[in-house]
Amino acid sequence: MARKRPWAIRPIHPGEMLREDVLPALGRPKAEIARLLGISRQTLYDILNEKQPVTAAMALRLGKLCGDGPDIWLNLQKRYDLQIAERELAEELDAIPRLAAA
Amino acid sequence: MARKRPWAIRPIHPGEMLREDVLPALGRPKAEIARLLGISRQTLYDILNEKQPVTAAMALRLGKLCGDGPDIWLNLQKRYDLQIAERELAEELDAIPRLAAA
DNA sequence: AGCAACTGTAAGGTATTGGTTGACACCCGA
DNA sequence: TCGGGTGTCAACCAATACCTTACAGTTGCT
Repeated sequence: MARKRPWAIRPIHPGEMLREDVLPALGRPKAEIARLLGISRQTLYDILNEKQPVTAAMALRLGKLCGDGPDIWLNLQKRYDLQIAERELAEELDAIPRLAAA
Repeated sequence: MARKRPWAIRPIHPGEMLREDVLPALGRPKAEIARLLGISRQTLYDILNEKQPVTAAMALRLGKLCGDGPDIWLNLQKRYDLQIAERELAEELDAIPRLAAA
């Protein structure tokens, strides 16, 4: 079972993509990136270390800087949040019944 | 311009959909709905009044109860957040340049 | 050598907010 | 008359997104 989402083997934090693929491709120092994004250097590092999520605002910044839209970043975060939440709500979730329309 | 997202005329809060379409279709008292969702009655009302967002956890609960998955709810919320954030970050956003890959 | 800038991490603060409980006033059906 | 639904308010709590400041270490330039 658990074959609902084939890509859902492991939750992927946006920070991973940023750290592994995007930033190397841009080839600029991280300090400059933070400056350009208009955020603190600390915040950037927190995202890179997957300690902080990519908010809507952050997705807009990233999307602007990288040229791709904000959607990729926010979708990635959404999936990540879902999988995490699904884990720690498991018991509470199957206590919820499925209501049919009247 | 501003013709990137044709559906983006007006941000739609998930609470609107819940209040206008889904709950009426289910035809159960809201107090019961809250109980079934495992959340406080207050929280449900806040969502219905669009004062509180639909979290990942909340999307899972709603998705379970309504039978549709959590994605619809979270996508709706994502779009909403994006449009709101886009508004109040406007100036700050076009200060961000578009970086080309190295 | 010495300055400037980048790296990575940590500590601490602030403001927001998702969610709760408790209470109120009102209406309706058994 | 009692139980339960409705809608809203106030107060609180825990979490957290973001910030500033600071530290020690490397690299590069002049």
